[in-house]
Amino acid sequence: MSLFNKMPKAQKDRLVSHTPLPTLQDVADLAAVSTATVSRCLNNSGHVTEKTRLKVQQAIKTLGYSPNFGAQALAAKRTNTIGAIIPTMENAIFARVMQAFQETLAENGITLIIASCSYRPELEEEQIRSLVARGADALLLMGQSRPAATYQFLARRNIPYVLAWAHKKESQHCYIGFDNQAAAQTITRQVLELGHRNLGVIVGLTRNNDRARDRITGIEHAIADYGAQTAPLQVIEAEYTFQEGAKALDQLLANPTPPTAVICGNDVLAVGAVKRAKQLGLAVPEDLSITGFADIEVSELIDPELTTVHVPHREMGIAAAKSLIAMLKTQTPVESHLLETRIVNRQSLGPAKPH
Amino acid sequence: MSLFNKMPKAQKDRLVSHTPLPTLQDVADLAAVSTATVSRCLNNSGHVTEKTRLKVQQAIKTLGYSPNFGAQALAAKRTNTIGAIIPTMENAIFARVMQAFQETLAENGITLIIASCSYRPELEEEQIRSLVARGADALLLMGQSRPAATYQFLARRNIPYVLAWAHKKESQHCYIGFDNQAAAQTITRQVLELGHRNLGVIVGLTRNNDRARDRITGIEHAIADYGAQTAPLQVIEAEYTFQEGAKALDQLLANPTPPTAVICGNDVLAVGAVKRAKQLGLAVPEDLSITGFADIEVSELIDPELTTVHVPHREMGIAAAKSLIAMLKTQTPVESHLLETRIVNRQSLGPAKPH
DNA sequence: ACTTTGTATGTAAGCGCTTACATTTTGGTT
DNA sequence: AACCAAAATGTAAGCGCTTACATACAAAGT
Repeated sequence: MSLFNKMPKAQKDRLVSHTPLPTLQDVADLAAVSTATVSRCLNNSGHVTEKTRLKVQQAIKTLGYSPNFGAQALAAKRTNTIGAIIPTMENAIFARVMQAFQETLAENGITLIIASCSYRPELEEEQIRSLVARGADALLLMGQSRPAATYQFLARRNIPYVLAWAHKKESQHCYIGFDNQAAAQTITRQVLELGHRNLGVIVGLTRNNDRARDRITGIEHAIADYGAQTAPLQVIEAEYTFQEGAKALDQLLANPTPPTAVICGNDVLAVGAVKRAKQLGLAVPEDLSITGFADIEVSELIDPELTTVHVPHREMGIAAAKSLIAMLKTQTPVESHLLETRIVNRQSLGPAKPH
Repeated sequence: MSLFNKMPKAQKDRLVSHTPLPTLQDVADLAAVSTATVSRCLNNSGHVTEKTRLKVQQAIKTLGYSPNFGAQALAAKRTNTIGAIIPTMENAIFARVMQAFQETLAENGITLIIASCSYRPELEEEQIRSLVARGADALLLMGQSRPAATYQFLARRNIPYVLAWAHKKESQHCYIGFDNQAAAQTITRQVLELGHRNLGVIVGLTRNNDRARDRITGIEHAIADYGAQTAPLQVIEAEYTFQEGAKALDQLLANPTPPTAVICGNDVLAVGAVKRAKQLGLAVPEDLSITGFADIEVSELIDPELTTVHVPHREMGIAAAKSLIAMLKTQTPVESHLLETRIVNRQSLGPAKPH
């Protein structure tokens, strides 16, 4: 056995039934060049004649060679892998942005690893470490609020990252997103302009979600500007599921003076609320107006169709990918991107009933 | 410079401003043990005293050490990474199965990489190679139909895989899924039993999708058994989007003797069709019955709620993960799993109108 | 005290790449 | 033909781990 172990690799190969995969060395041998040259061909790092390149390509094809990922990562200190951590995969909120993100990365030869954290900060922290440990060269994260230690960790490892789905001016971070507060403020103003004076709010759990907090702020600002709200503003926090949206509406309606319009921090909650309103025999928007946020596909499928804030999902995914790629290439920070949102007027928002 | 390069690493470190990450060796030094011992602690491979383990853990913590992925992969010849290729991420069809799949893998310390292929076989082929090149230890694929060369490729590299979302008896492959044909046959029989004698079918593009083909077969068998269909069966193939489902319904209704019930091969298509039917002023199910397949979340949100075939998303994801983990551990194939589907009777299917 | 046996730890050889530097080749110029 | 810079190619030293095997050590049996 120890004799066997001292044999040169090629000799061993002949003795073992299972054919091992070809290595760079095998390709180099077959093409009669050095491993360095093969490596240069593989990575397009220049300084290779056309003739040599062809020889090498031929050898690669003949052997069915493909590089060993671990070896490549170890030697080159990069994996061409980017990680993304999204709050949830269960509903479609982040599906479009991720699809676009992945497509753009793929065009640049980069693989995406997606992890989800169920809106739980400690799980996100864990996922960040896990993705970095797995060799992610860079990260896409949602929103900004996380412990300073996390950002230090990334800085220490020199891992570029981009924060999507939000935007802050004059921040040290690179944001590729939109202004949650302004968008919420705009749609709220529109609701107020339609005569509603008693609003209800359903948002995600703010403890774990800075976007949700920003949206509440926007709503409050709009109300303050307009000097309108007649009763104390009721804000219900709910997990991002249809069921929770429905339950939250029940709570809102339990009030002696129930709202005539409900602003939801998210389409999933809004769709759940619309569904529930109909079950309760309320006409939307005649008896109750409901608005959403995100403009995911289902908003257009329900009846009535949802009036909501459109966010540029694909644009955001593409911009995030490009920024990350640029940061990886230049090793320098990149400017934030503020994307525009707009209100999509469909059917779930209507004028307040005159008394 | 060449002198510099000949220096031992530790000496270099003192000269360079940027602190490099700690390595296994650093941990070993600090804990005053060998690298082998540290490695054994890291991998729980036994033969380490509690005392030593604690020393090592302390050192790891002090240094903030985390293993280098590439090095680990290279030395151990595994990455603890499993790849999955799903047809699409844009709608929620595969979201739940993937979520459950990922959770189960994570519990076992395995990372998931998801790629999507937009229902295009050549892209799937490419993604398979890419995931394997990236070091995936095993793969999750949807359905079975792909070139023999692809299966040979996986066999050659000794990559275990599991086929989900389908099931075939006496196959060489490991299936973790359900019987598409039987399920389609069952729901079709139910439609026929409600008196419908002129059915229409909307399914995905069969060229790229064996599940869609199986479902058509099931529908045809049900009709043949029942000896019923009065007109030639119209089958429209459509991409899996809501819009395409709507367009397909238009086509079906353009017929001089339009169907009284439409069986859809997929909830996305069905939801699109329901939406369109309502737009056309048809009452569902009074004027037109529509059924789906998959039971994704949106089926319950639309009005009328969709009668559809429930598939056990989470159960499938969990079973697939467990099977793959078992295959990786034992290095032997694993039995297929046949999961049960059931019909969820909601509102979109009703009795045929008496003439 | 002296084996024996079993368990804990150490030693060191790779794993398959990339890349700095060394060497050779090429193709002008003189 | 001799020379030279520039371009192409080769050489070989790691990258940071895992693991087979060697060794040390402890407990138990004589």
